[in-house]
Amino acid sequence: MSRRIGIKDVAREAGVSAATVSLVLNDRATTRIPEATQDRVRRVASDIGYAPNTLARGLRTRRTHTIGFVSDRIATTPYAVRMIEAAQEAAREHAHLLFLVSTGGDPEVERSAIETLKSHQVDGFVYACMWHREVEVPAGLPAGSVLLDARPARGAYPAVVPDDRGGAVAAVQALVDAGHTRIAYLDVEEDPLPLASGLRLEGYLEVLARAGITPDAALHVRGASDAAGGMAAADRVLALPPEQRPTALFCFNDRLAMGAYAAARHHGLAIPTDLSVVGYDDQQLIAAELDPPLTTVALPHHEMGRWAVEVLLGVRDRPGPDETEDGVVLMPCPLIRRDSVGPPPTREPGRRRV
Amino acid sequence: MSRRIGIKDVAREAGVSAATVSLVLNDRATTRIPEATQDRVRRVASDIGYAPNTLARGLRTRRTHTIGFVSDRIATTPYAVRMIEAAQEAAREHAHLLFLVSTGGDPEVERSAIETLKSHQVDGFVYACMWHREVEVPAGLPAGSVLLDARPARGAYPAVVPDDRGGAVAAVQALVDAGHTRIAYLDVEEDPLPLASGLRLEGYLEVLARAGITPDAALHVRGASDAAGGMAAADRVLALPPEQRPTALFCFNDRLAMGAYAAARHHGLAIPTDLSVVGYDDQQLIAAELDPPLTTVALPHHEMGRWAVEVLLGVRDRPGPDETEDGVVLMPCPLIRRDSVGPPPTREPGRRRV
DNA sequence: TTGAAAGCGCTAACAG
DNA sequence: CTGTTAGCGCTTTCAA
Repeated sequence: MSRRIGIKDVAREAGVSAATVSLVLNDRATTRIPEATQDRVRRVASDIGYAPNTLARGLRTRRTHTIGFVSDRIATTPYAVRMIEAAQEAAREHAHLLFLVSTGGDPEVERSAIETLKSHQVDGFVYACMWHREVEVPAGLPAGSVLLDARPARGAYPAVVPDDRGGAVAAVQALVDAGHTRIAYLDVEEDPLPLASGLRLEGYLEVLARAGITPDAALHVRGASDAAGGMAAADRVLALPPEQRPTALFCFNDRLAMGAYAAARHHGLAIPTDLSVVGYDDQQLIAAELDPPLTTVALPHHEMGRWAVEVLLGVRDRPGPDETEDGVVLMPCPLIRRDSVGPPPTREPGRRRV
Repeated sequence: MSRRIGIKDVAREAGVSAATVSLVLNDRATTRIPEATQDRVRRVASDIGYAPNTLARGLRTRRTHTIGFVSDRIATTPYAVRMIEAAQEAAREHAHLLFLVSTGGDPEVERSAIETLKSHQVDGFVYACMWHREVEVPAGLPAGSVLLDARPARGAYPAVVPDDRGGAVAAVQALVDAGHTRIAYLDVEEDPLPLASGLRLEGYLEVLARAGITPDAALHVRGASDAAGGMAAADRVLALPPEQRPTALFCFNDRLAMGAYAAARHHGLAIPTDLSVVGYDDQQLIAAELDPPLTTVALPHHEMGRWAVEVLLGVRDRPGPDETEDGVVLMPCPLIRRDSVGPPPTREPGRRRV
């Protein structure tokens, strides 16, 4: 194709200098340029189909209007990807573009990705994890980078993570408010334990304490992080003697809750009449499709993704001290009320076939 | 910070000219430069921490090693995001970076995103949909852009879509091979109907025809694209008189299949003993968690994502005529065999409580 | 074999 | 108010 048309083509055509064109096109008419000239320049520009070359501009201004978004994975947990969508959306609103890189968790890939991104002169970095983790920030990551769904093991970086403790509090409180006193925590069993596991346990215990309920160790069980694990774990607490058996289950995630539904069925327990259940994650595919629809806690992926780039771009105030903990901001996890929570049964639920 | 160190810093330090440094660092030692010099240049470069500026290089060479990936959404259907992951991976393997933009389907956003990407001088575009569609290619999209999970309404573009017809053939054939003759198609009901709906119907009918089975219109039912819709639709065919009732269900997707499982339960039918079921999409969260695990057809998201960027980068041969249809390549959808398919019951399944 | 010089397209001082 | 002059950091003829 022929030579691309540039700023000086516009200049020649409009009978002004390139500098003037630049000023006009960037609304940088500090030193008043006559409206007439401005209009002419703009019209010519659009007439001859001028399109700016961001590369050249970036070379000169040292700002490229690009952001490097590097994350461990992108497709592992289905809805975490909303962080990316939200980040991109926020970037777009501020006229920035997102370079997306997923490293598969490989430190070498990560290192080289960061170098590559730097050589592309990105204006900043978002370093994201697909689930709440503590991370050793890679050496090459510039100061000022923001951490998303991750808290730095060392060093001070703006960071945002879900308020897992708070989410658990909301969930368990809902159960207590409904009248439950025997509430089990179907925790996850993994090595290492995800941060969220302990945080949600804290929230669970906090609510019990506040409600004057003595925690029963038998009601804190663990299972593999899938429906089968949830079924097995639920089975264990549901098999306890009647006076010890829980009337409500707080599950580490929706998949465990899905298994708990199956276990309840096997035990002839109806939800929420005989047993209340609340999950975590608000995975549409599960939570909304279960019968009855599952009350659960949502992870604020969207909000966190947006937060990260807004902080990076400096268009959002850094957190006040009240909303942070160790300098990382805790994004609230809202309780999504559906139909799996009810008052505890007034009498021992009868066994029945379904 | 101080001035960035550039190619001429290396040159000065190594006692050569910038041109020489450029040659060496790009392995463009066409005109033999002594090994000694080369080594010195390279050592100095790494010693003083030289990092190339891709912007400047791109300005000069007109190749930026970037790709614009524009898609309608990114987070709608959970596993479609694998296309992005695969695309990014392929890009990385060829030293390219991906600009990710999701437009929310808004044509105006789309147009402006394409312009922005162009002004960033991307080397090419991938235009992606999150589910198999026919699209009106936006005017600004340069020739040579490749379509992903989309076929162009007009114009010739490299494009890749899943082979929905073929996937359905595999699914229904598995049912026929197991001995079924009364096979229902739980189709989706949506306006407009997704391309996949018709394509899978074709596959379904093709297998029946090949097997000498006369299609029964009563066995082609539609439901909303969720578990409830699947349950209702399955309910309708399962309520047919015994001699007309299907012994196997081919479901438009896994969510419908999930509902079919529930309907089967209500009808006292065990899977796969009394009823065989196959789904589509292979959504881990559903297919693998169902009891019994669901036999289903996988969408080749990963392969398609990779294909798109490899074709764009010219590192993959364009399709031979055999693998295409109207110039768009059909990526095979593999059947994932799990445990929901068995031989038809030898006698009428008895009603029983579970 | 290497260096000098001329830009890629744009912005930013500084004069006029 | 506007044009001239320098580059941003790199690649690439073209000479030497």
